[in-house]
Amino acid sequence: MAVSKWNVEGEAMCPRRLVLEHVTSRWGVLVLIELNERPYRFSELRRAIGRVSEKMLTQTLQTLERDGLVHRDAKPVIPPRVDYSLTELGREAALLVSALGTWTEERMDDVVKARETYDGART
Amino acid sequence: MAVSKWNVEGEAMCPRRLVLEHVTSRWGVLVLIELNERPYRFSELRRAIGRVSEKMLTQTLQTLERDGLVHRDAKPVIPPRVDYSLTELGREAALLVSALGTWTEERMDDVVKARETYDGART
DNA sequence: CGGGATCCTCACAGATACTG
DNA sequence: CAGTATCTGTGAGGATCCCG
Repeated sequence: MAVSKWNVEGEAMCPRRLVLEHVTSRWGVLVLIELNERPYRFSELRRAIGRVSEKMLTQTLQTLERDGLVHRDAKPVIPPRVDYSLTELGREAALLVSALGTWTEERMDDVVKARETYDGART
Repeated sequence: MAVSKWNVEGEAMCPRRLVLEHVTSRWGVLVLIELNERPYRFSELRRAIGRVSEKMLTQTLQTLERDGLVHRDAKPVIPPRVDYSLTELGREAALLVSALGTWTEERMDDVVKARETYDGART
């Protein structure tokens, strides 16, 4: 289980940090941002994010489902069809995470400039 | 370089994702939250966060400094004294990240409940 | 005290193959 | 199509030593 990048089944970790880490995990962030737009099917989501292995996407979705942020709707048809969407809790988190994503886009050039200054200052 | 949990010097990565990943990186999140309260000295910050190795804290701070989010003020005294604070850019990011932290605290019990339901549902 | 340089290790994450 | 299972490397991250 656990998609978390660290200390997955961390014992001596306050659970608060754990949730925060699931939400801010590499793929967790991107999944929340995408699902904030609209529901997605598995492969569709995979393509939308890009460069995610099936395994990691599955793990991420399971972790977020377990935390009650993502709703999984598996239809018993052939071929299988599974839709993922956000729960109310997930929408709240997604809003905050998306805000971060937006901020990043807006401030990218400032960051790039800062980097050039920083790198330049050390010959 | 790079504190990021993933793909650190990612080549084929859009820089937008890179910044997002620095900000949402394991220790990056916690550093921003702490520095959002007030400036800290290195060891002080280390204690405030808890369970961070010196190495990781150093790396994280360097990455954030390079991105122009953190200001480093090294006083040339003995023993050395280095103060860290947020830049304007950093404050903006910290606000968003802190919001996530606050949300996590507030919604923790819902998450915990969701987990119990999820785990219970699979015997 | 702040942090650079090394070494080591484990678990994250990818690739592949198989199933319903 | 949507997963699960297994196998493996690679690098994040911790520990330790050292130096200004």
